[in-house]
Amino acid sequence: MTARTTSETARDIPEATVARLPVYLRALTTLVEAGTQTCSSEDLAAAAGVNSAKLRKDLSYLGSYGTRGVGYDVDYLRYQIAREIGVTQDWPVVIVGIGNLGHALANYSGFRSRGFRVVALLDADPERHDEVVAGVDVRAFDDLEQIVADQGVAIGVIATPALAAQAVADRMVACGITSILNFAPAVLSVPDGVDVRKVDLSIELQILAYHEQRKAQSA
Amino acid sequence: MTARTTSETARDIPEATVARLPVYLRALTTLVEAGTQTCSSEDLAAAAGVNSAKLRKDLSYLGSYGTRGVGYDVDYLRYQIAREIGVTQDWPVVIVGIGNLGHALANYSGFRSRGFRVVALLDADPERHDEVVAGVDVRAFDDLEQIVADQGVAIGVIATPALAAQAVADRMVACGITSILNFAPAVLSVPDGVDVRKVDLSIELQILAYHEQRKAQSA
DNA sequence: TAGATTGTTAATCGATTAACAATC
DNA sequence: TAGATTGTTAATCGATTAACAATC
Repeated sequence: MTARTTSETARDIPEATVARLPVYLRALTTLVEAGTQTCSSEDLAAAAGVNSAKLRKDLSYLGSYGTRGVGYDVDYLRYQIAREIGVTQDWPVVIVGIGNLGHALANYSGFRSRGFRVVALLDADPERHDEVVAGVDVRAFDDLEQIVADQGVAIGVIATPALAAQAVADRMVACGITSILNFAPAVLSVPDGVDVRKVDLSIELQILAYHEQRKAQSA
Repeated sequence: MTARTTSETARDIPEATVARLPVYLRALTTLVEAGTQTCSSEDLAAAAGVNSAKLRKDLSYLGSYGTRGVGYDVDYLRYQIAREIGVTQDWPVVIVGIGNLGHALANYSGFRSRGFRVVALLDADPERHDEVVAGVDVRAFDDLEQIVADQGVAIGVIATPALAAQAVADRMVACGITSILNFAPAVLSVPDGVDVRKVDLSIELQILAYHEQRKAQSA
């Protein structure tokens, strides 16, 4: 890590706040689309599904973008949050593993509309190559290094079976990818400096089952 | 909520711990499949990607299932965790919205193998009815009430576009579903007593983008 | 000025971690 | 008994919340 002077130092935003910024961004986008120009912290909090104290505390880490007695300019606040998250620029992304989930991800319009561009779909199975999914050619996994270098890819998505996931992650890291979104049900080990986030469909269901079971017990 | 005597009171397990139990369960299943019979908290923590202090603290909320000086019986601990989560029984689940993501979810083998059974796929589009996905007929959304009543469904999955999600949730709640897993990029409002969990693919990517942007700045 | 609403403070709550006594 | 490892304690850290002074 390089030392920075105070003025350069990005404010340290708590992880819990970072995780909610995209939620606020989406709520603001909805408000913009509805033609709303100004909103209070109460309004925005309701739209985002949090309480207003938490919202104001979260926004306070970014700066002071509201007007006391008035509220927030929806469009301005939306831009500030987008800039803070980093989605005013476009992030090229590769998806590895084009099974059912990979297909769904490739077709997911929410990526493109939120600052992400799927530049390549890779699969180990030669049968899949030259298939076209969501307007993008499926290519050989071995093309990874070339694509990452050419397109400056920093973010990779793993949608392979669990057994392949670690090997894919290793290759990604080796060629310079430093952020991985992992849909495979496997724990990945990566060096320091590489971020991994995990989405596990069945884990979410299990958490619901736990609470459901308790409801049944107390009924 | 009904009052309960002390002996009936289920131990109150912190949410953060509940969210990790499925991770431990998966790690234990992997160990069982590898033929491992005993493991230390250090071993299991490594397999689950947490530190061993956290693991032991988490397990302590469930009871005392290890042996000092020895470790944990893998199979026994796995059963205890599965029982605590509630996945020793089978949970019937309905999925509403059979687009790309709904397809992927319907085909996801991780549901069935972890205590969930997809009993129905519903879609508002009549063109999709009588399609068969993952061996299950796609049926009309209007069949929801019937299916929930017949099969005793408590958990619903929403994979519709954002605009339809709240209406689907309302119908689910009205016919007795008390746990909802929401993949639609929308904030749902539901009455007390109904649990909603949200999986948002683009939010995870945005969190990665935030950190990626900061890495680039400090480089 | 009066009313409204932000941004901040301080108290509270919950989660994490390291250390170690208990005990196999 | 000696070595290993759990289960628990207590300290620390981070997140949430309510209240309100600042200010439009």
